[in-house]
Amino acid sequence: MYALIDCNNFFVSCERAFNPALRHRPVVVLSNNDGCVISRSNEAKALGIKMAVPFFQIRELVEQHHVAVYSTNFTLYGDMSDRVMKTLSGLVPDIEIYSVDEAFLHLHGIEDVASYSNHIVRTVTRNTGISVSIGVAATKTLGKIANHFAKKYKAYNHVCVIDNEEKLVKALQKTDIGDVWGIGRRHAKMLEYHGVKTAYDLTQKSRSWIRSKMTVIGERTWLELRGIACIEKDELQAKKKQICTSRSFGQPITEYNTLLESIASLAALSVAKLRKQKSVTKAVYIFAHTNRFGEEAYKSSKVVPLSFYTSDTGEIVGYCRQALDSIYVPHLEYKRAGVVLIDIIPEEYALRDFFDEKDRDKQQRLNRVLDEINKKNGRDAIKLAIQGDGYSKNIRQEHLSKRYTTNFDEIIEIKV
DNA sequence: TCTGGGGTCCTAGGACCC
DNA sequence: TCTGGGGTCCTAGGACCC
Repeated sequence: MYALIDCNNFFVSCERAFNPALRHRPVVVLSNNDGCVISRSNEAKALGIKMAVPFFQIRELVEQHHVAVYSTNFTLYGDMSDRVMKTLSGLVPDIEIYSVDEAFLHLHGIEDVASYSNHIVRTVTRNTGISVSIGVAATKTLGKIANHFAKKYKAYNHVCVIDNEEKLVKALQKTDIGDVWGIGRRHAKMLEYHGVKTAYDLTQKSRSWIRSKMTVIGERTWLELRGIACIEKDELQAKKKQICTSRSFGQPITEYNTLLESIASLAALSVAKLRKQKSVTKAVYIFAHTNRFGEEAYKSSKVVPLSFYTSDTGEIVGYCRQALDSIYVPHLEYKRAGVVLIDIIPEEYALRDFFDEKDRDKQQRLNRVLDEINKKNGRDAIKLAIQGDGYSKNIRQEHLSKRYTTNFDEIIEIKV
């Protein structure tokens, strides 16, 4: 049996954990630049605030109903996520972290799955202040469906187990096709056109029909819904094959130097992620776009092949600078930029190149020290001079909460 | 005035090779 | 009359996830 455990309205729950006054109030958390809504409390959902809606479109509603608004605070959410995952690891040995707020648990050998799931829910909530829901079933896709029910119906009390044929059929019949994990908007529309309205309808179609309409990916979903597990463990846990860091700017960038500082900072973040997963790269892709909603949207990008595999910040930033020089157009208002590392392999596969004259060991030691200092003292404690102020002054964050759990100056104060 | 960010996989089609 | 065929690699675009 697989369990999918998932934090309820995760980012909002993180804000609430440190600010009890937010309980029972509508709360939303915004994306980078305070652009779109990315997390909503149940009260905010009840007001009709949709996921991913641009903030400026709901401004009136927010004022009218005194909705509490927060800018995204990834330092806080990342740390809270770690706490939840650590608690889970202590309860179930076999866990796959799927996203910042979700994990699959393998429940083999556990006799009373339902009561153990209840125990997990209580423990996580007590240890972290974050409430969670669990769905248990024969496959991961069915676990997702069970989790849906656990959240949707209060009577389940955060835990839903699908463990017999009767429950399975009922659950499939009650699940809209668009709510199935792996079926997006386009496929849902196509399937509805062909009379497939629920998850149950999908399981009644032939395997070859699904294959021809939705490729092997759809076929896999079909199998999973019929109780045949085929989403492997490695698939969810593998090292990243691409690492991307990109940002939209609240304040567009025109100056070359400002854009260079931003690109250098985005590159430094990407390379830090690369080192964290113990990999190296041999190609970098950079891009800079103007406003995609404007009339004359302009996109430029460049792939830069590197001479040797590396994970050195300075070296990669140097290549990015060259690439930027060749694509930068004066007077344009750049609204979004990013640095993507492509052609990534684990560092142990990168053989020493005979023609490579750099002292890679020394470089590696230097980067390791850099990472340690930044881990302890905050992301930009040490950075390259070329990064300057980065993109920080071009980003809007008007509703930022404190980094309660990771920064001593911002720790919560209790007055007695 | 305002419109997120970070990933994965699959397929089709072009370039190129023998 | 009759203009091969198969393989590989790369890229762009589509679809999906949270």
